[in-house]
Amino acid sequence: MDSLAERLREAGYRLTAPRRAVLSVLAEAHAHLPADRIHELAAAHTPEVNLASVYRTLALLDELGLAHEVRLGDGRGYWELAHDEDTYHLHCVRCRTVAHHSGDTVPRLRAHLGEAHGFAAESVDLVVHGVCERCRAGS
Amino acid sequence: MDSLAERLREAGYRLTAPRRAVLSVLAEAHAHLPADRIHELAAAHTPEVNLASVYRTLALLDELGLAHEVRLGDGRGYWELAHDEDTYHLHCVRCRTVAHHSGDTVPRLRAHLGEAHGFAAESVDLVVHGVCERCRAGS
DNA sequence: ATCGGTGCAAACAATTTGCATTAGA
DNA sequence: TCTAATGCAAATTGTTTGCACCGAT
Repeated sequence: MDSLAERLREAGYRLTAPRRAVLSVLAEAHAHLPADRIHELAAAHTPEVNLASVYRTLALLDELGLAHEVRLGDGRGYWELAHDEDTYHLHCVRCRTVAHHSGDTVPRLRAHLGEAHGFAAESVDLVVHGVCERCRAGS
Repeated sequence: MDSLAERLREAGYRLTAPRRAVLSVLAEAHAHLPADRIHELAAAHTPEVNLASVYRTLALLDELGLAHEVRLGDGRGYWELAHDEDTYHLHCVRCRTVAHHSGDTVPRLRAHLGEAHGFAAESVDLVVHGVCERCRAGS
């Protein structure tokens, strides 16, 4: 979280209140957050943060590879701090949580596409929608 | 394409001009099409088709499992006639084409998530962004 | 003859942008 | 100080909806 602020500075960007607020919200988040929710939470830390600034900050973080957006199928984007490229998402349609998962699926896929089909994979968007273990047990 | 029209009838829906037009466009499409493009093409067949009807028809086809939407990362949805559940998409960021692909990746993933993590996968959204073979050769 | 489906235009939701002002370096 | 970044409000984009009329069954 603080190192991320550092990264912004190093990249030549100013460390402003809205940017600190957004970083802080993302760092503390235990979930994937849509922009308006980030805005709400950031406003607690730092009043007067504007939603437009939240969007601008998120776009910047994305560009720097510090955060990224996940699409779950409803219209909006959900944000989180960046993590390993080969991590994918398990979206429980029951409790609406999103879990991370990594395994050999994505690396294998990359390798296969490259070797067998000449397709150079740059990024892989993988979201599995289903019902998580807890929800299956609970009903 | 004609069998699809039949499916609509069987499901109790009326076979109207806009619906025929949309089905026809999707059936002839050699690419994934956004709603506004479908609208343009449909208007060639059948003038006066309204964009709203295109959306309504697409929603209906989706509900019946006859067509579905792919998200490529820009804001909009791209539509195609339905195909095998385990087929995924290769999106070339250079020439912007979308190719289909199926292999054991998705079935394996489903199986693994179920067995090892108790996660019951319902649908898998997998889009690989990268550069296709032709584009790699051509530059 | 019905009532499901359409066209049209207005409503929407998420995100983006123009511009005068503010504040980080 | 000087220019990047902000707040605000208006604009855009993709999609949805209310309603009076129309046409497939």
